[in-house]
Amino acid sequence: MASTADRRPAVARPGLTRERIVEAAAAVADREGLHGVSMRRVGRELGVEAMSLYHHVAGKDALLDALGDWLMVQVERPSADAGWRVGIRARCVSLRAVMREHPWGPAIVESRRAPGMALLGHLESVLDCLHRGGFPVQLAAHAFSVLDAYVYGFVLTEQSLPFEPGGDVDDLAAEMALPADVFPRMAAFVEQVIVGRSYDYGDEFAYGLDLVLDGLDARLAAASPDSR
Amino acid sequence: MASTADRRPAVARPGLTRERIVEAAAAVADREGLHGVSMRRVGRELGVEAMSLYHHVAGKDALLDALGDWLMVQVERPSADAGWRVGIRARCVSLRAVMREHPWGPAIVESRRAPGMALLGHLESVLDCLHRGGFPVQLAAHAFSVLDAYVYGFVLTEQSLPFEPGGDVDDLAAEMALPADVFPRMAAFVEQVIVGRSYDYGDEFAYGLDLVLDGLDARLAAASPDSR
DNA sequence: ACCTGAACACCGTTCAAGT
DNA sequence: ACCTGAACACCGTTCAAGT
Repeated sequence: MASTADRRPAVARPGLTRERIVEAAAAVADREGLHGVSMRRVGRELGVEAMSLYHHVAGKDALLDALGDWLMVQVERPSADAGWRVGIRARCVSLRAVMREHPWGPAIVESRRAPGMALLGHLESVLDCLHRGGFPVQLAAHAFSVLDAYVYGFVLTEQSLPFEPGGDVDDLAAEMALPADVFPRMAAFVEQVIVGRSYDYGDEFAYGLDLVLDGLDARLAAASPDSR
Repeated sequence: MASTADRRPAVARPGLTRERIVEAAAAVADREGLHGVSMRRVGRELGVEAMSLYHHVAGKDALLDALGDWLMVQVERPSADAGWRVGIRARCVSLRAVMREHPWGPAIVESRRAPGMALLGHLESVLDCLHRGGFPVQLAAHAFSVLDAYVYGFVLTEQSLPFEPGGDVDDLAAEMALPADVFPRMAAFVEQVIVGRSYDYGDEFAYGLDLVLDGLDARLAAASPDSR
């Protein structure tokens, strides 16, 4: 059918680049988990030997660093022309959305130590938004800490839930069959907020985020009593 | 010196048990990171071949599950005779302390899906504390979600910080040398809250925790307007 | 019952060799 | 300059064999 030497995909290989390698790694991670991202596996994804990757990427660690950056560029930055609360809220929602789409996100954030350029740029835009909103530097530091802890932590707990986002929660509740005499409060919880209520844990995200934003609002007002 | 066949540690090996295996795994994780926990490595830690472990533990996954449980039993449960806020605050502080002592904690929480008995028991005690404090079930669910997200997230971000808890932050600030024209807000941040101020990121934990607790307090008061 | 050695199919990385 | 094959020191896990 094709010419004789044509054992690779018909599309002419555009040549290996760092970018293509990172994208292939992300694809593998999406499909098989971070666990599945190996130099050999990523190489195979690109129709290339693992060793070829080393010409564009220093090693596996550098590849994972790049993967973290690849993730952060996708997070929406707070727009310059909205109030701090709207801007920050949108970026938190976006951060969570990106992490939800790529469940290996939190793990990679945790394992990386050196912040890449994408992450630094992102931090800058968040700090800038808070600054424009009237946050003194000290309070901005507090705000940044609580907000990021909350968002990352939510994604983390969300992922370690024993049920799938869209899955049938009732089944699980029956399956776990918590003995009501040993775990009375958990049994009550399952019965009253889960079974038959089409409980979506994802809804908790907005509740907690608004709670944190309310708290920051109050601290901001206390810090600058003159503003209206 | 010793008898001829004595090539193992002089202390009579107490025989392999599941408990000893888990403890050895924790020791390896503390010393070399979760990355270093391999069946072979844990076996060596115990002076035993890796394959022997399989007689007490189903496989590496089961070992990691057990490691997660081993962690959770160390977390202080809210005492029955204090107010919800005191009890919950203490358990959050304890949870963070445990995770700080074992930096592989969050990673293991994230990677495990099935909650072990220790985790279930812990959850029960937290829900019970909230219940005694007058939280309606729905609000308790919210509270649980925000609190755990915050604590885990804080530990996570704390660990991915580019500086060590006790390390000299000033050095890092100089080393990163953020160009003030590209990252003006971050430069201001470094200058005003870090350099020469012996900044300890760990202090942010209490600030955010109290902010969240304040928020829950307000929600609780709104939900039950009759109580004092 | 508990432990082991050899084996299998994987890893990341180096290095000399090809084009 | 870019890609490769063989090699090295590792993985988790199976299985037949030892005691």
